[in-house]
Amino acid sequence: MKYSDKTTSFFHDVYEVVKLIPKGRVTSYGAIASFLGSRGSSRMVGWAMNACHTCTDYIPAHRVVNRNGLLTGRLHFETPETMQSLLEDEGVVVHNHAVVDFERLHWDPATELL
DNA sequence: AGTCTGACTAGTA
DNA sequence: CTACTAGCCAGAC
Repeated sequence: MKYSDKTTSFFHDVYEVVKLIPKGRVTSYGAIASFLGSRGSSRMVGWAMNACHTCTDYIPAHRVVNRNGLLTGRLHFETPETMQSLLEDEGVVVHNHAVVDFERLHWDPATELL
């Protein structure tokens, strides 16, 4: 990984956290951003996901949704249905591009990663 | 080097 | 309840 630069450490941390998301669970951009210390940096989490395509490591970006549980990032996958398919394959029920029982499946790193 | 944009969120009207 | 605004920070032009 070429993210040794301190300026890109945020991206690296995002990848680390996303890779730690348990199967069948989901989290939000804001939760990750908040866990990394910057609540308002939620956009950077999504930006990191956009850059995950260039990263050699596999990033389960499908487990990261917005605060409403909506699969906003689905259009950035290879196909718009990839994200939902991956989630459903892990046991997450997705309906109308949104995670069902999002609050129950939500995985907050600041709370559950301890 | 300045400006715009973006897979977001919280606050205010 | 919905709509709009501001803040956030790195990358692309």
